[in-house]
Amino acid sequence: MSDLESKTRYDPSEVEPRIAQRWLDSGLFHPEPAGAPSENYSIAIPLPNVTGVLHMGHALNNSIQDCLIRRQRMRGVRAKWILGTDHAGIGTQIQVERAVVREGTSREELGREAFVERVWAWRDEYGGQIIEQLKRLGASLDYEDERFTLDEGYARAVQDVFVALYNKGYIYRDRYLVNWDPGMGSAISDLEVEQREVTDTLYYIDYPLVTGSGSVTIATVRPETMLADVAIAVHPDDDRYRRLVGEKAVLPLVGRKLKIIADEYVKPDFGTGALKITPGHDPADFDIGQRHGLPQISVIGEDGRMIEPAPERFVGMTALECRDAVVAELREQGLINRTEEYLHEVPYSQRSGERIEPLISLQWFMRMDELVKPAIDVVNSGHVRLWPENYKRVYLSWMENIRPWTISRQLWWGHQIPVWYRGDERYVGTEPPPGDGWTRDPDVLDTWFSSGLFPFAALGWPEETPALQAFYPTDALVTARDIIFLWVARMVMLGIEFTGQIPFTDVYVHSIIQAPDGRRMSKSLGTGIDPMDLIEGGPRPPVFAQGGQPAGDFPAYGADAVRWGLLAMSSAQDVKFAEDKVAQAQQLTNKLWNASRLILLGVGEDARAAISPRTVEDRWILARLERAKADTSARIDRFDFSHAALGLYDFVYGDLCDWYLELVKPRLRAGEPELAGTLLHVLTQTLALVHPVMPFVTEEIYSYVPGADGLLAAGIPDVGETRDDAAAEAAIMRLIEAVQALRAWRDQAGVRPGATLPARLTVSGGYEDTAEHLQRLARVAFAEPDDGEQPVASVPIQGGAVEIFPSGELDLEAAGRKVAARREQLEAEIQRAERKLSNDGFVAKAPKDVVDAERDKLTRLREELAAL
RNA sequence: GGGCGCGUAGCUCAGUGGGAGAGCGCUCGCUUCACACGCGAGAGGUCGCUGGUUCGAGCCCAGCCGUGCCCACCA
Repeated sequence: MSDLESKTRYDPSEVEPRIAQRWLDSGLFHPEPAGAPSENYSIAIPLPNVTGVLHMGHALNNSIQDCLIRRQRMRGVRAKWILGTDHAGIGTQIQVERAVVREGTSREELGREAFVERVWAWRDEYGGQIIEQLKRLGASLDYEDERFTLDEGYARAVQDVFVALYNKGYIYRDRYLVNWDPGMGSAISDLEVEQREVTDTLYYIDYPLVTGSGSVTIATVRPETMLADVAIAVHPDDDRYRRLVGEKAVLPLVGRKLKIIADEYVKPDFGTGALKITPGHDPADFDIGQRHGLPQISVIGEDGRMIEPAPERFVGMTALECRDAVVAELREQGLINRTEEYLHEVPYSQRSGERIEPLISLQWFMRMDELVKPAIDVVNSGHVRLWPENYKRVYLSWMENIRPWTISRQLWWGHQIPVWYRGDERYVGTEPPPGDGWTRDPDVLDTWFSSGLFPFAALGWPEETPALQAFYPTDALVTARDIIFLWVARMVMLGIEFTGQIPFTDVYVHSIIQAPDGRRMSKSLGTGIDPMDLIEGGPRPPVFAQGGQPAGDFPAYGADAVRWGLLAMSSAQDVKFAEDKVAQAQQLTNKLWNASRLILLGVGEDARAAISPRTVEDRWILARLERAKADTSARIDRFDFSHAALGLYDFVYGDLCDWYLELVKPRLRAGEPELAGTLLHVLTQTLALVHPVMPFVTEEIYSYVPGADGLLAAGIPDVGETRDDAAAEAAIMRLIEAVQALRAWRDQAGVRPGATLPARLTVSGGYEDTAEHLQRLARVAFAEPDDGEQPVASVPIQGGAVEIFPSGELDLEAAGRKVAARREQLEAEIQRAERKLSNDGFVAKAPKDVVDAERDKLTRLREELAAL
C-alpha cells in the first residue's frame, strides 16, 4: 500500500511498461482455439507494414479494436485479435533498394536472389518495431500467434488462390493499357493512382489533310505521344468536321496517314473538337481504338524512353526530351497553331510520386465481374454491415462499376506468380513443373492480393485448423476509409469465394486524424506526430503548438491518455487532432488514481466486498453506475466511441468524484463498515467499465483492491443488477441543485468560503435524507434562532427555499444585488412562459405533456419569485 | 462531371423539433485532511446567409456563400 499512500500523482511512464509485461506474461491474449465462431469473438488487424512504424491512424485504429476485444474478453468470451504484418511489396522493396544504393551497389547488381535475401535480412533487422509499439499502446493482440504475409503457410494459401482463380478463368494474362509507374518500373492498379492538379502547356497542332487542301487542328498536352497516333476522331454531329469523316490526314514528323473517324466520345466544345487517337498511350483512346478496330502503337517503353517505331532520331530520348524535340520540329514546320496554359488533373503514382505513363504491357489481371456479385449481395442484405451506413452506398457504387484488377507487379519482393513458361507452353501450379527448360514468370503479385486473404489465411487456411474453426468468420473489421476498396472489398470477395462465408459481419469506418491546421498528417509536410512522442514524451512540431498548448515537448501523456483522447476525438468524419483531449484524458487517469486512493486507503485492507447500500446516496450511485454501464455498452455496440469515452469521463468526474465521494467522506472517516462494501463494489465495477478504454491505469489500481487476484483484463464478475431508483435519483438531483444554488449565492454575495451561515430550511419536503449533506456541502447550519430573528435572505431551491439569517459573514449589499439579479432573470423567464402559454396554437397543437411541463415550469418560477 | 460531409462559445467539438452544451483557454475565489494534472463560482454564442414548413427550427425543406473528402477516360 505504500505506493498508494505516497503517490499523489499517477505516473503512466512507470506503470504502463510494467503492466504491459504482466499482460504479455499472463498468456491472456492468446486464446486456445475452441468453440464456434458464433460464441467466440475475433478481429483481424489491418495489417501493418512489417517495416512500418506506428502513426496516429494506427493509434486510433488499434485503440478502437482493443476496446472491442477487451470488452468481449472481460465478458468471458474467447476473444482473439489476429495479428499479422504485411510484406508490403513496393514500400519495403523501395526502402531496401535505397539502402543498397547507399552501400554503393544496386538491386540489379545484386541480382534477384541476393536482393530478396537482403530484404529478408532487412525485415529481420528492422521489422517488428511496430509490434513493440502496439504492445506499448496496450493493444491486446495475440502476439503468440503472429503471421507474416510471406510466411511459408501464407504463401501456400496465396498460390492456391491464384491457381484456383486461374483455373476458373478469373485470372488471365493480357496485353492491355495499364498504369505504368516509371518510378517503380512496374504496373500498378487503378486504386494506387491519384489525380493531381498540374499546369501543362496545351499545344494546338495542325495535321495536314491528305488532299492537300487545309488541315485539322488537334489539341494535346503530350505532343510526344503523337508519334503513336493512329487516327483522328470528331463528334459525328459536329458540322465543322462532318465532311472530313472518312478522309485522311498526314501525321506530321512521321508521315503515317490517319483516318478521320466519328465517335460520340469526342466533346465538340472542348479544344478544337478534333481529337488525336493514341491507343498505345491514353486510356480513353485505347477504348476508342478498340471500338474502331484501330492498331495500337507504342512509342514509349517501360523505362520511360522513346522506342521504335518512333522515328529513329527520337529513340532513346526520355519522353520529356522527346516532347521538346517534337515541338521544335513542329515549330520549324509551322505546324504549331498556338499554345496555351492549361490546368488539369493528371494521374500520379501514390507510391513513387511519379507521373503515370499509360502504356500497353503484358500483365496478369483478375476478372472481378463474377466475384463481385455475392459481395454486393451480402452488403445489400445486411449480412455485412457498414458503419456509418453512408459507406454502404460508396462500397456498392464502387463494386457495381468494378473493373479488372491488375495483379502483377514488376518487383522482386513478394509472392512470385506461380506460372512457368517453356517456349509456347505455360504451366500454372503450386509446385514447379516437372521437366527441364521451364522459366518462372518473374512478376510478383500485388500486395493486396495476399492481404485480401488475411482473415482466413492467417488462421491456417487452406488447412482446416482449429484456429480457423474457432475464429473464422471474424466479427468486426475496423479501418479508415482509405482502404475500403483496396482491402475491405477484396476480403469480402475472396472470403466468400474461398470459404463460402463472409469474413466479418461489421465494418466500422473511423475518422482520419488530421493535423490541427486541417491538413493531412504527413511526415514530409511536418504535420505528422509519432504517437510514441505523445505516450512517452517527445518533440511537438510547430503546427501542434497552436490552440493554447505551450511550445516545447509533449509531456509523457501515457498510452491510456492517448487512447481515450483519440477515441473522444473520433467520429464519423475526419477530425483535427486536439491535444486538449489527450490532456483531458491524462487528468482522468489521475482522477481515477486519486479517487481510488481515497477509497482504498479509507476502507482498509480487511474490507468486505459485499454491497450494502444504506443511504440514499448509496442507492443513487448504484443506479448511476448501472446506467453508465448500460450507456457505455450501447454506445460501443453502435461503434460510437467518442460518446462512450466522454460518458465515462462524466461518470467518473461528475457522479463518482464530485458528488458521491464528497457525500460519503464523513462516513468514510467514521469507518462505517457497510460503506466499504459499497465503495469497493463501485470502484471495481468502475475500473472494469473504464478498462477497455484505459487498460493500464485501471489494471494498476485493481492490483491494490483488497481481495482482488488475477488481472482485471481477464474480467471480473458483473454483479450489477438493475438498480433503477427513481426516488434516490430525484432526491440527489434536488440536493445537487440546492448545493449549487447556495454556493452560487454565497459566491455572489461575497461570503467567505470557509464561513458557515446560520440558516433555515423552508420546504414542503424532499430533503429528509439529504438535509445533512446540504448543510455540509453548502456550509450552512440549520437552526431556529432563539431570539426570533428574521432571515435577511432567501435562496430558492426546489420545493421551497433556504433562508439565511444575519451573521458577521454577510455582505448584505452584495446579497441584495444577487437577489435583484435573480429576480430580473426570473421575471424574464416567467414572461416568456406566460407568452408561450397564452399562445392558443401552442396550447391546442403541442403535445399535452409539453404543455403540462410548461405549466409546471411557470408555477415553479412563480414560487421561486415569491420566495425571493 | 457525379457523390458524400462540414460550417454551433476564443480553440477543438457534442447536440437532429419543445427552456443553447463539454473540454481547453479566460475571469473571480479557495493551501476544504484523494487529487493545485485539484476544488468552487462565473463571463463568453443574432447556432454561415436568405427564404419556407410548423403553435414552435441549431435541428426539417429550398436556394445561396464558404470549406473538406471520395469517385470519374474532356484531349
